Amino acid sequence: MQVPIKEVVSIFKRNIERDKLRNTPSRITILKAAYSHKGHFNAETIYNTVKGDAQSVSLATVYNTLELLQKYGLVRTHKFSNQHTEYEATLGYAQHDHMICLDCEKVVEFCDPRIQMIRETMGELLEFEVEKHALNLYGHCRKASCEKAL
Amino acid sequence: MQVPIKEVVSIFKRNIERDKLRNTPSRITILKAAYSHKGHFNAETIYNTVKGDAQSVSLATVYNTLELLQKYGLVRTHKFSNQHTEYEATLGYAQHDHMICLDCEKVVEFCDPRIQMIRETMGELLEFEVEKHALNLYGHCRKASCEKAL
DNA sequence: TTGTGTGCAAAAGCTTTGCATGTTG
DNA sequence: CAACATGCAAAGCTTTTGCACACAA
Repeated sequence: MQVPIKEVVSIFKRNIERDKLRNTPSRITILKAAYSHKGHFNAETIYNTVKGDAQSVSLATVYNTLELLQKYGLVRTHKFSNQHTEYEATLGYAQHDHMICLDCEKVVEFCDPRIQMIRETMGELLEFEVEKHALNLYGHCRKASCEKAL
Repeated sequence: MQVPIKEVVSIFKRNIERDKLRNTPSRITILKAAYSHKGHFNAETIYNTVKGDAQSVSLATVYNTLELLQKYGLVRTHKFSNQHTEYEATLGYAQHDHMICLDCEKVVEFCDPRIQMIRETMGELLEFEVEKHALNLYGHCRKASCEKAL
C-alpha cells in the first residue's frame, strides 16, 4: 500500500498553498528524503542523507520542515527511550504501535484493533477529542539474535 | 491505597543491600522527595524541593538516584511531548495511562483493562516477555479552562 | 581502610534561535 | 519588491561525565 511519492508531494503542495507558505526546493528535498526511509529516522539521518547532494540543506531547515510535515500529518513523531526524536512517514503506512526490546533495542511494529476502542471509550469518558496516540510495549525478545545491552 | 513512606524506604534498603550498594542520606532524601510528589515530577523539581534543606543534593545525584529507583521499580519514567523526562512514584499507585491535551498540556490519568489484554496478545504473538508499557492518548479537552497554547 | 557515592563544573547531545543573505510569489 | 525561508554559528536545555573529596561499610 505504497503511495507514489508524486502524490505525497502534491498533497504537501496543496497544504502549503492553502497556508500561503512557500514551495522551496529544500522542503521538497526533505519531504522526499523522509519518504525514502522505510522505518524510523531522525533529523540527523535526513541531514546526512541529503548532505553532498545538489540540493543540500541545513540541519535547522530539516527540523523546521519536519515540524511542518508533522502539522500536515505527513510524518509522525516518537519519543522512545533514547535522546532524540524519531520520525516516520505516515502516508501509505497503516497506523501501528511499537514493541521495544529492553535488551537489544529492536523495535517491532504491531496493530491491535482494541486500541481504537480504548481511544473511543476514553475520549467519551474524559471528554476529549482524541487525535492520536502512542502505545509502546517494552519487554524482552526471545530471539537468539538479541544481544543484551550490558 | 497509599503505602507508608517507611515501607517504601524499607523496600529500597532491601534492594540496596542485595546489590551491595550504599545506603546514603542523599539517596533516602531523594526517595522521600519522589514519594512526596502526588503526580509527575522531573529531576529539577526534586533538586529544587530538596535544595536548602539540611540534606541537600546535587542534580547529578538526583539523576543517578532516580535511575536507580527506576531499576527497582519504585518510580516510572515518561517522555511526553516536552523536553525533559518525567517521573512518578509507583508504589501505592495503580497502573494507569495518560490522556494529554494538545492545547493546554493538561495530563489526565485513566485505566482500561483492555490494555492488559493487548499486552498479553502481542507478547505471545511477537514472542516478547512484556515488562511494561506506555499508552498516551493525545487530543483536545473540551473544558472551558482549556487555554489554547497559541 | 577501601572502594563507592557525591558535588561541582565542564562537556555532551539534541534542538532552537538570531541574523544576514537568498529566493519565492 | 516584500515577505518568507535558509544557512551558519551560537545559544539553550536537559542530562552525563570526570575528578577530587567525603563517607558508608
